[in-house]
Amino acid sequence: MDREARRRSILAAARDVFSDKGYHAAKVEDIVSRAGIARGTFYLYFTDKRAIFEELLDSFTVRIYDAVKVVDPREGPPSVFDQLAANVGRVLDLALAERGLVKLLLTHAVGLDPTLDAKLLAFYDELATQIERSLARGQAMRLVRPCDARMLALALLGAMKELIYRTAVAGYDVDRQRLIDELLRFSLGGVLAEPYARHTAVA
Amino acid sequence: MDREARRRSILAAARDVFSDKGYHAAKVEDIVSRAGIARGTFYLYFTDKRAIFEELLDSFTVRIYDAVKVVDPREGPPSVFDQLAANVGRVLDLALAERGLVKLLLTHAVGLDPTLDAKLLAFYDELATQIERSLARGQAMRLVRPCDARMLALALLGAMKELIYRTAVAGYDVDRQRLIDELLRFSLGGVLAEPYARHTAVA
Amino acid sequence: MDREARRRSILAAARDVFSDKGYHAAKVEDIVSRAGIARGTFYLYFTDKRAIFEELLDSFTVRIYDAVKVVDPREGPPSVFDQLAANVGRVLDLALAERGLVKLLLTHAVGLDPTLDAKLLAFYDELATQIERSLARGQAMRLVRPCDARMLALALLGAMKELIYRTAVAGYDVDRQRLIDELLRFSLGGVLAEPYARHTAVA
Amino acid sequence: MDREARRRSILAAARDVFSDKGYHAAKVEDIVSRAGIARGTFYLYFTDKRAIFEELLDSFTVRIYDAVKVVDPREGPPSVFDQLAANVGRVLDLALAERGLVKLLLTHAVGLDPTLDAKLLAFYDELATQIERSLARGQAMRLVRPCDARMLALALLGAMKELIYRTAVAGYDVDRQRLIDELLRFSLGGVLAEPYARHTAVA
DNA sequence: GATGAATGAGCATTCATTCAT
DNA sequence: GATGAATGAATGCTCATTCAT
Repeated sequence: MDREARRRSILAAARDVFSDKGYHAAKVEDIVSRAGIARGTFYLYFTDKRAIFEELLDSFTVRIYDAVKVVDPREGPPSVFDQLAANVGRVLDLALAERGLVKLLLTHAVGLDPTLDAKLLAFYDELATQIERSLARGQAMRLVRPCDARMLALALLGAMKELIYRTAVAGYDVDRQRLIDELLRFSLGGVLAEPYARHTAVA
Repeated sequence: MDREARRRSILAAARDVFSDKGYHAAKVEDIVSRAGIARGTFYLYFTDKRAIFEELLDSFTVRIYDAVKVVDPREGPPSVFDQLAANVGRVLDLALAERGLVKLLLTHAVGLDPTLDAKLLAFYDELATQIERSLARGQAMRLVRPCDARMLALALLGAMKELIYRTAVAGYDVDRQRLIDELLRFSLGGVLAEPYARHTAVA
Repeated sequence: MDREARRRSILAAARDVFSDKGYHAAKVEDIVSRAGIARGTFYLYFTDKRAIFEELLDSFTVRIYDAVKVVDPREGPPSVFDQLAANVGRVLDLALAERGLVKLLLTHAVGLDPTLDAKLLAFYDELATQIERSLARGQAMRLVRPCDARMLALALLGAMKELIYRTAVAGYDVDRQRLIDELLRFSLGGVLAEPYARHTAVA
Repeated sequence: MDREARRRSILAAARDVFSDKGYHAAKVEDIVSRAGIARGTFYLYFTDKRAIFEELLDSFTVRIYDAVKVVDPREGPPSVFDQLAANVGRVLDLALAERGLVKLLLTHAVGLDPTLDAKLLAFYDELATQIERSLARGQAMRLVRPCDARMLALALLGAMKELIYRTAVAGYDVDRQRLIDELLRFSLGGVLAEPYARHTAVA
């Protein structure tokens, strides 16, 4: 087994253990025994327990970044709606494929320590900023109504996080396409029925 | 100092310490020294470190439950919109008044262990269910468009959590009224500008 | 058992263990089991293994300093010779009474780490400087021949260290008074027999 | 590079590393990386870390033995004094040429473990015995005054050790010839000025 | 012979909890 | 009830040595 393969297998073992037990309850012993290596071998590949945890997080956040493409608002297929749907779909698919890592990101990495908290905040900030820019571009094109783009970006991010958490981790079982559609329709048009939509919202 | 007062002062000390350092980094020593009591005294009031943490969480979730009133859709002041705004406002005010507890709930309690995770999930489930019921009532009255009420409830919950977290913990500075308005308008009417609202959302 | 007594009993246990096995081979487990306390208790009294070792050394060096009195060269009993003999005697008695600490000082503390080495060097420097000053005073009074007082001070220090080490640690069995006499006669008059004393030394 | 040359280069690397860091702080990794060989190769040349350390010590003590020649008291050049001076000079030159090994011998090898301690003691014993024999021969010829030859041998050995340690390791800067002269004059004639030499010493 | 990846025994330290006073 | 000294289980990490290639 070459160096890279072994490294990956340790990462996989760590992902599973961290995901199952959380950072503190996960012992290095758990990781190495699951990976089928000796204790010392672990430290040939990673400087310490913390480092492998961070690497798992970092590489997962990169994959999430990669799943989110900037929406091109110019007409023509795919439409803006379809591009948004594709983004949501890619992130959702990634989450469903990597439930363990989602658990790490949304549960076990939270509140571990100030440094990691800052890192997570920066990650979500970056995502929120991307959403915010999309909203701002939409506003420039008069597609999006006047609003506090930052705040709505955070709201959209929160909605997405909760749905992904529920779907990928907490056993909320729902049809992929259904989730994408509902999330987008909600994001774009809110919850109100037609006759009241404008009226009440303005109230 | 009578038993109840001492108990409360230990709880307050624990809240501050947990909020500052998180569950694991908070030592019983930190709590008792802040409370000005002896180490052993702590165990006269709480069975263990875990118990006081849970009690802080539990009593805070009760206060949140209390802040959320069932919306009465029958006409007449306050309007539905105002009732919703009042709910959001009360939760937000509570969060701003108890930033330490918000940090516990949204950060330090997350991922601590399976039991606590289940408890948190149940708490959010309950909130989501209340939102879901409101949506369902709205649907029955044709105020709310046809949708997956559960899913939208989760989305709304997530949006609220994120905004509260940012506002109460992560230093996102925003005007209280502004936040309530934007959150409600977004929830009710989404992000799209009028001419596109129905059209695109249906697409 | 009050705090001070327990502290002393731990110090005594540590002294014995360090003396028997040396710093590295001495395990905290050895110390606490000899002291009849729990592992954690050790850390209530000393910050770490290193700290207790240093404290043993420091307090012993203080006792050695105290054993060495400045020699008063003015005539009258006790004579200079007797004062010197008293100094040597006190240091020797201390060494014989605390063979374990002598072993620490002359064996186990040597080469442990740069910080400790510097500390030891400073200790011996101080002793050498005291001897050097005595020699210089003797030179001023024409009692001591012209010489490099620093160098002779180091030579005298080394002679003393070796004899103490042999006597207190390495099983060199010798009469106390004999050792004091021989050491002083050697220090004062060297090894040569009378007729050759001046002649050869000048050669 | 033939076997012997490689062996020597590993020894040289080990000498430097041990001398810099001491036995415990010196890692096999440090030695092999300095020697430019693989970790496993080290064990092809030496059974273990301890063995290479001992070999360094052993070969150095042999060189010291070789530097010390038995003093021939029969008249004729070189005189006894010159022969003694030559001995001291050779040892001193060796020490100055091999400061690293001196550090090993006088610092890092001390207190490592009982076996090594015994070895060092035996080495110094041998040197002391040589000095003792010289003194005894001197006594037989009435050159050396009556004294406990063993004790004075130890004192002389200690003086020499301290001066060599200071000069070769601890940065005590002194002229080679000066040191030899002072040490010999002190050894032969002590510290007292002429008029007091016999008188006081006898007191 | 040379390599260097793998091994795993070994250990200082922390801290929640207990209990004698 | 209050105290705080004592407890001891628990764990991340190091590093000398081995051995398959």
